[in-house]
Parts: sequence; C-alpha cells; structure tokens
Amino acid sequence: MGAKELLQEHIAKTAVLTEKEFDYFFSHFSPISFKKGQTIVSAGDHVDCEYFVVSGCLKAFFINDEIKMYILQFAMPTWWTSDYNALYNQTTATINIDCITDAEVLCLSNSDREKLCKEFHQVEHFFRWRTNKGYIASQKRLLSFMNNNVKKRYEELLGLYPQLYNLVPKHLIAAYLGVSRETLSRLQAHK
Amino acid sequence: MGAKELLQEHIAKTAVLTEKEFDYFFSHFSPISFKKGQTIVSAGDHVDCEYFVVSGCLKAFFINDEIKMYILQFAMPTWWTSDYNALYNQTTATINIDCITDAEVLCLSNSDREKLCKEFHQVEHFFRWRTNKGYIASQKRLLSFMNNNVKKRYEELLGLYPQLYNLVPKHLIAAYLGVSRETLSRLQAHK
DNA sequence: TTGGTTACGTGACCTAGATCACATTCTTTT
DNA sequence: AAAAGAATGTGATCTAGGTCACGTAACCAA
Repeated sequence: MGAKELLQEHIAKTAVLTEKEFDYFFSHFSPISFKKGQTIVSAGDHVDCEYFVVSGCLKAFFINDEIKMYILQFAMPTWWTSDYNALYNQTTATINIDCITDAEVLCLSNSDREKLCKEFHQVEHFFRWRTNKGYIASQKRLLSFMNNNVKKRYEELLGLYPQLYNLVPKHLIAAYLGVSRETLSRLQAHK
Repeated sequence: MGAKELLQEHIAKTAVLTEKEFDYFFSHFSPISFKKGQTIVSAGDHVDCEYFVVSGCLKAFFINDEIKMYILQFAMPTWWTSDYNALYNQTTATINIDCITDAEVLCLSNSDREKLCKEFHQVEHFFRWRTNKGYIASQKRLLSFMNNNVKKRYEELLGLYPQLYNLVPKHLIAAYLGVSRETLSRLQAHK
C-alpha cells in the first residue's frame, strides 16, 4: 500500500472526507525517506512539522546530561510523532527523533495542520481523536510506571507490541522502560 | 465569579462563541456540589460524564491491590477531569475521583460533548486544544518520572502549583510523586 | 578478512527509596 | 474538652535496580 492509501485508510477510521477533500488534504503532506540512523529532529532545533510514519520505525527520545537516553515513543507505521511541546508552543525542541530502521514519513507543517483544521471540521475532529488516544495511552503508561516493576512493564510492552522484540535493540527497549540495559538483560536470563 | 462566567472565560481563550451559542453550550452542563471526602467516580462504575472544576480540589487516583494509591491528577478550578479511558472507550472506570476539599463542578456527558463538537466547529476546536495541552503535560510528567529523582520531582511540582503545599496533605503529594510518605517526609527534613 | 564499533551478558558492589514500627501532633466529632 | 482518627516525623532494616567492570558475540566497513 502506498503512503497516500495508508493515510487515507487511517483517517477514514475517524473522519469522513470525500475523495476530492482527501486529495486536497493530502496535498499538504511532503513525503521524505530516511536511512537507518538518520536524525529527523534534534534538541535545540526549531520544530515546524509533525510526521506520519508510512514505513520503518522511529524513536522519539530525551537525552539527559548528555548521557542517559529515555525513549518517549517508538513510532511505527500509522503513528504520528513530533516534539509536540515545541511544535504547539513555538519553542525549540527538547527531544530528538531519529530512525531505528530505514523509514518513510509524511511531513505536515504546524501551520498547514491548523489551516486544514479550520477549513474542514472533519479534519479538526480527526486530530481531536488522535490526540485523545495519545493522551489516554500516555496516562496508562504513567500509571504503569508508578504501579509496576520493570519485569511487568517489559511484559506489558511486549504484549502490546510483540514486533518490537525483533525490530529494536534491547538497550533501546531498556531506555523506553526507564531501566539500565543490564537490568533488562538480567530479566531475560531469569525468564 | 460564577460557574458560568468561569467556563465562558476558560473557553474564550481558545474558541470563539457568540453569547447565544455559549448559552446553548452551557445549557448542557449540570452544576453539582460536593463535600470534602465525597466520591465522584469509583472504580468499576459506568462513566458517563466529564467534570469541569469550578471551585475546590479533586484527585483522580488509582488503587493497586487495594493498598497503594497513585494520584494521576489534582484537579483545581478550570481543570477538567474524568476517567477518559472509560469515557471514550465505553468501559467501566479503573480510576477513582473524589474531593480533597468541598468542591463545585460542572458535569458534561460524553454524548453531549460529542453532540456539541458536531454542532459547533469551535467547540471541537476547543476540545482538541484542551486534550493537546493535557497530552503535552502528561508527556512532560512521564519524562520527569524517568529522568528525575523524588526531590527534583517534588520541587518541580511545588514550582508549578505552589498552592498544593498548603491545600493537600503530604501523603497525597507523595501519592502523586509515586513515593512513600516516609520518603517525602524525610526530603523535607533535610530541606 | 580483518579490525572496529555496537550489542549483549554477567559478576560484584552500591544507593535511593520501600517497608515496618512506633511516637507525636493536628483535626474532627461528640 | 476529651476521645478517636488522621496526618506527620523518624529510626532501623531491606531490596530493586543502578553502576562499574569486564568478556563475548554480532555486524559492519574497508
């Protein structure tokens, strides 16, 4: 499936757009291809776009004291990612986004999103629901953080996204779970 | 300021509604008063409404193993709260909401929200932005959880909401920070 | 193919914060 | 104002997970 069809199918789940409206909507997106390891957003950058993942896997992460990395999100096909704090508040990025694998994304600028939201009630509806889901997922993750130990959080993650196990290196999974790679490694040993 | 004016001023920051439109919008809200300690939502309940806080302070919390409490949110005037997971996915509540102080809220049903969003593009716009802010705040809190020790998180919280220090008991602040009350108490001792 | 970089495993030790136990104060209720 | 119940402080101990150190295996790139 092409990028356009993927986006169309994705949007259709929550918003109703005519073929013509969707074409217009889609015309605001720019496709970009990245190689494994390439950087999309660096801390300190001005952030102007958000990204819809068509293929591959990205990570959005925070680096503390130039040493420790915490992964906020693994972004897989049909997921959206950006530094939303920077994007909405017009500040520079505090997080980084790069490619765990080769990836194709569709890029939508902040101003185009706002324009499209204004022009089409259904587009505004779509983005409300998308953010809603993100908010609910984020609350769940926060709760899991407070309530569960590493082992449970690891099992929970693999339960939700089994493909991660083979797709991303273990030390990145550790960085998502907020533990050291050594601790994660020991978990697997004792099963 | 009355409940109506508070809501009107709150909405006006992100959405433009005529006086008449706002009156209609407001007619879907039911005011309710609660006493300190009263429960608004219990885990297991069917959740039908979300709540706009007019006065007082609520807490939204999760109870684990009937023992430990984790506070997801302190809800103060102009904040919205509910079990959004239950509300949007039509499942029963997994979290509880009750009153830390006497409180007045405005209650909006899920179906009325969706109806109003459909009827007024501006209302949909408002709810998109509200959720957006919530999402960004939730991401920040998650990051703070991974990145900071208890002391820093405590200072961060009091920096953002100084009024909490006198308003809510320390063991609830501990439950928000995800630490034991003893640890929080010791933090204060050593300054 | 070989040398360098990145990923992963594992032992030894350390520390932030949890848990348990009990004392003290502050609030309600009567 | 007294009694009961919350909220808080603080010592003694315990433990999940971090840190450091080192070894091995896998994956490139030249």
